[in-house]
Amino acid sequence: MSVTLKDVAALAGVSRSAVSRTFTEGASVSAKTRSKVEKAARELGYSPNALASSLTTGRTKLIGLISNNFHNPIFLEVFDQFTRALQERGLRPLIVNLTDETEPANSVRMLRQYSVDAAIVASSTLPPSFAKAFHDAGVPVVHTFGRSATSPEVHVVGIDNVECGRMAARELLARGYRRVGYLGGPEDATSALDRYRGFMEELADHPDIEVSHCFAGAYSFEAGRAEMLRLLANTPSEAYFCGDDILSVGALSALADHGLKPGQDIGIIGLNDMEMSRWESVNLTTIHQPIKQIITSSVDLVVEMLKEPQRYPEARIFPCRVIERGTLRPRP
Amino acid sequence: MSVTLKDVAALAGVSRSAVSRTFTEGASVSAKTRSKVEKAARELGYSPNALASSLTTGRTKLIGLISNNFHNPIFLEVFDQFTRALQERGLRPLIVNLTDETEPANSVRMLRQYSVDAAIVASSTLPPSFAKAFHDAGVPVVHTFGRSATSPEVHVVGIDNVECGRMAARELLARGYRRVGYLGGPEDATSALDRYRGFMEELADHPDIEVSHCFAGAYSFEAGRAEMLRLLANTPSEAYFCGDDILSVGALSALADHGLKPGQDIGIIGLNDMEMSRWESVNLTTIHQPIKQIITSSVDLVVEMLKEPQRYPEARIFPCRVIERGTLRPRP
DNA sequence: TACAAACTTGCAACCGGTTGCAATCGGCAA
DNA sequence: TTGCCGATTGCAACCGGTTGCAAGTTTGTA
Repeated sequence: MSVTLKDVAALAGVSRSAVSRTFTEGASVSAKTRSKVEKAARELGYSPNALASSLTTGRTKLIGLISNNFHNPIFLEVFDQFTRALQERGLRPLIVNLTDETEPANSVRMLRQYSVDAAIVASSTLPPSFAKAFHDAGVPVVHTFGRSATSPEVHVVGIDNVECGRMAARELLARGYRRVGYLGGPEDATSALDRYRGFMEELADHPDIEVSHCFAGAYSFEAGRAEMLRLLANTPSEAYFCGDDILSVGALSALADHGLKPGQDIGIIGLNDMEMSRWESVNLTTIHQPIKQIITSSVDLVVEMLKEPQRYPEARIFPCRVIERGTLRPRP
Repeated sequence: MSVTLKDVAALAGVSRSAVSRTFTEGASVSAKTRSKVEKAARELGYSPNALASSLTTGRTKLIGLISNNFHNPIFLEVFDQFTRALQERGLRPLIVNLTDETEPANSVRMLRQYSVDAAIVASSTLPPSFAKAFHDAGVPVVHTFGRSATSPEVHVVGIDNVECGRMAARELLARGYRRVGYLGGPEDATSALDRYRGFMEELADHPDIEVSHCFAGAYSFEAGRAEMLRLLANTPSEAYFCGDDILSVGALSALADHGLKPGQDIGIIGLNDMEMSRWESVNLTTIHQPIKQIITSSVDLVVEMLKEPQRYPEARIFPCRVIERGTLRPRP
C-alpha cells in the first residue's frame, strides 16, 4: 500500500539508515547518496511517516487545542489565528471540543494517548486547575485566556480580567452614569468572576453610585438577550458592562425590542472587540482584547516549552483599551 | 518518563502480549490476567500509545479536517458539529487551515505524513479536483458542502446549489418582484457559480423579468456590504438573492446606511440559515441548509469508508427550504 | 478418569522509522 | 606509496505496540 523507507532504500541501492538520514535535518549524508535517495523517493512518491518517527524521537509536533467556546463568534478569530500560527511553525492542531465537559481527565488521557507535544487550553471560563491537570500528567500546557495570577501554576497568556472590570467601571463613571450594572457571563466562569470583582472593587470607592449585577447562563447571544430582557422588565440601570461582546450584542437586541437606543437610553460597553462589534449595525463600544498578540505569544510560548519542558511557569498579561463607538454616551 | 507496556507487564508479572491484549477489544485474555494487568496499569497510570499501535494496526483514528471558511460565522456551527460528531465516534480531528491556499498538494502530503485514516474537505468554494487529490493519494475523502454531481469522483455530502439558485429565483418571482439580482460569493467558488446558474436558468423562462448579477470578493460581511453599497450607488434591483447569509448580513448593513428597509424597500433572501439569521435584529429570510444532517451524514460516511475504503463514490444531497422571516415582502 | 476441543499465554517477528557504534571510504600530507 | 583523520555508511538495536503460531492450560463430554 504505502511506500516506506525500505522501498526507497531498495530502489536507491542504499541502506535504510541512509534514507532516514537524508530526510533528517543535520544528519551526515554525502551529496551523492542524497541525490540518489531523493531521486528514488520522488519516483515512488515517498514521504516519511511522522508518527513512526515520533516513536524514537519522542516528538509528534501534535499540539492539543482544547476549547469550549463554540457559541461565541470571537472563537472564529481565535481558532483561525491558532491554527495558522501553529501551522506556520510546523505544528499540528489536534482539536478537543469540550462542549459541556468540565473535567480534564478525559482530554488529558486522550491527548496523552496521541502523544501530543503540548496542549493549549483556550478558554476564559475554565479554572486554572483544568490546565494544571495537563501539567500534572506531564503534558506541557499553556492556558490562553486563562485567569491571570501573580504566581501561576501553569503558563497563562491573556488579559487581567480584574483590571478590565475596573476599566469598564471607570469608563462608565467618566461618562457620568450614576446607576450602573454588570451583566456577566456564567457564574462559574473565571473571567466572569474576575471581571465582576474588578468592576465592584472600583465602584466600592464610589458609594454614591448605585450598582447591580447579574450573570447570564452562557457567553452567547441568547443568554445576553434573555438576561437583558429580564432586566428591562424591572428597573434597569443607566448603563451596563457586559462581560463579553456577544452578550452585548444579545443585550442590544433586547434593547431594540423595547425601542431603546443604545448610547442614548441605555449605555452598553462590551469586552473583546470581535469583528462583529465593528459592524455598522452593531457599533459597539467595547474593551479591546489583543487577540492576535495573545495567540501569537501563546504559540511562541509553546515552542519555547518544546525546547525547555521544565520552563518556569509564567503569566503573560496583555493590556486592553477602550474602543469608542456608539453604545455609550460621550464623555462630558 | 512515560509508562509503557513493558512496565505494566513487569509489574503484573505477565508478558507484554498479555497487556496488549487486555487493552484490545475482543482479544483473548482470562479474567484473572486481565484484572492483574488492570491493577498494574492503574497503579502506574498507564494508557496505551495510540500512535505506536497505529504502526501495526494501520489505523490512527485521526481524521484530517480541511477548511477555508474562517470568516463566515456559519463555520462556528460547522466546526462545532464536526468536532463533536467525530469525537462521539472515537475519531480525532486534525485541522488544516487552508487560508489562501487552493492547491491540495501541501495538505495531502501533510495528512499522509500523519497517516490520517480519512480526510474531510469542508468547503463550498473548492473545486472537486481538490478533494480528488486526496482520493488519488490513497486517502479516503469526503467533500462536505462540495459540488454535487450525478457521477461524483469522490464522496460528496451537501446540497444541490443549482437547485437552491432556482428556488431563490422562484421565491422572488412568487413575491412579485420584477427586477431581481444575484449577489454571489467569489466568482471562483463552485457554490457561487452553481447558485448563479440555477438562478439564471430559472429566470430564463421569464423574459419579462429584469435580471442582474455580481460576485462579491469573499463570503464575508465586508464583501457583502461593499458589493451592496456599490449596487446602491447605481440603480439597484427590487430584490436580491445573496449567495450566503453572511453576504446578506453585509448587504443589510449597506441598506441601513441608505436608510432602506429590507423587505419593504429592497428584498433580500440569503442561504444557510445560520444562527445569527434568527436574531431579531437580523431576521433574515433565507434558504435553510440542513447543516447538522449534512455533517452527521458526512461523518457516518467517513466511518463507512474506514470499513470499506474502496466504497463506490456517492453523492448525498439534502433538500433545502425557504425560511420565512422579515427581509422579503410577503407572497401576495 | 481420559481425551478432545476450546481457551490462554508467551515467544518472536514485525510495523516504519532513528541512532550509537564500528567499519569503511576518500583525501591529503609526508 | 603509506599513514592518518574526518566524513560517510551499514549494522543492529530500539521506540511502543500487535499478532501468528505453537505450547500449555481448562473445560466439557463420554
